[in-house]
Amino acid sequence: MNIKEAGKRANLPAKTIRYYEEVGLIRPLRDTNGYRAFRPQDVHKLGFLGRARALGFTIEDCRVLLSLYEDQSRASADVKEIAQRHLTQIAEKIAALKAMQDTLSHLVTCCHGDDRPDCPILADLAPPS
Amino acid sequence: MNIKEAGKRANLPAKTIRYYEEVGLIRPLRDTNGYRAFRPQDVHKLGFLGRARALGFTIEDCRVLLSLYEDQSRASADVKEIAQRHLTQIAEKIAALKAMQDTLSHLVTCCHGDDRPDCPILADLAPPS
DNA sequence: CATAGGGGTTCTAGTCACTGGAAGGTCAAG
DNA sequence: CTTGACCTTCCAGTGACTAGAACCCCTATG
Repeated sequence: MNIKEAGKRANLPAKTIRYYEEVGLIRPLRDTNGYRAFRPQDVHKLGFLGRARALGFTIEDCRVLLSLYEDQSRASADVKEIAQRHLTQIAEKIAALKAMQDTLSHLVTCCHGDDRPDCPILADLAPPS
Repeated sequence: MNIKEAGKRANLPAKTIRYYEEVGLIRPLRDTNGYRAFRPQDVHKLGFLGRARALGFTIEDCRVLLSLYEDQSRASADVKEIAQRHLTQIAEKIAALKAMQDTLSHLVTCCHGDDRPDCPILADLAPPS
């Protein structure tokens, strides 16, 4: 199976798949013409990677998760720990974004938004001189 | 005033200030020895930029916001529109992160996290084959 | 006067996970 | 035989810094 077909099945762009190979996440075989030859298990891995990336795991997390996935003697605790660390980071990002959102949405409701220059948004951005 | 002192007052690292000059957000004068010479209004601008960046505005947004800030004949509507667009993007990011959070936190609570291989997290990552 | 330290300068390269584009090889259909 | 859709590699760009190297400047002290 060529790269485009593999991408279609795993729902990933060909460019992304080439990148995943470059960073060593997958190792598809090669046809005699140099084309990548994807086996079903390669496509399966790609699907795994796509899902893990969609959940926000980094490439390095994906590398570890994939190796755990393929390790029949893994401990689920190892997987859980990675997921929990990731959850912590997600929570931090959400908190930071919410803080921005709170501040900004307040300022936006305060701003007339007309053709006059007075603007509480700019007033808030200005440092206390 | 040298760069470090300016950074202290605006609460920004010197490296960041040099970067802001490189992309044209500020234009400090130069001493005869080549050192950047920051005037109070430069520090004021840096404070503005620091605050705007802390609210998540992009550098390009900052550029426009700064020019509006310095334009006494601005229309507050222009400022408000930028802020509202940014708010929309923040909301999208929060929604995406929350979706990840929901999925992952559910999976994490389902995972025993012991030394056995069974793991609902990995099971969820695996594509339906 | 030499030197030590704490400033400053520029430049390059690295971060993260792709993404776009150029230049060129391969293959199946008409 | 040509067209067009594939495929390949390699290089550059994204955003907003950040680390580090190599070098210059200034002041204070022994």
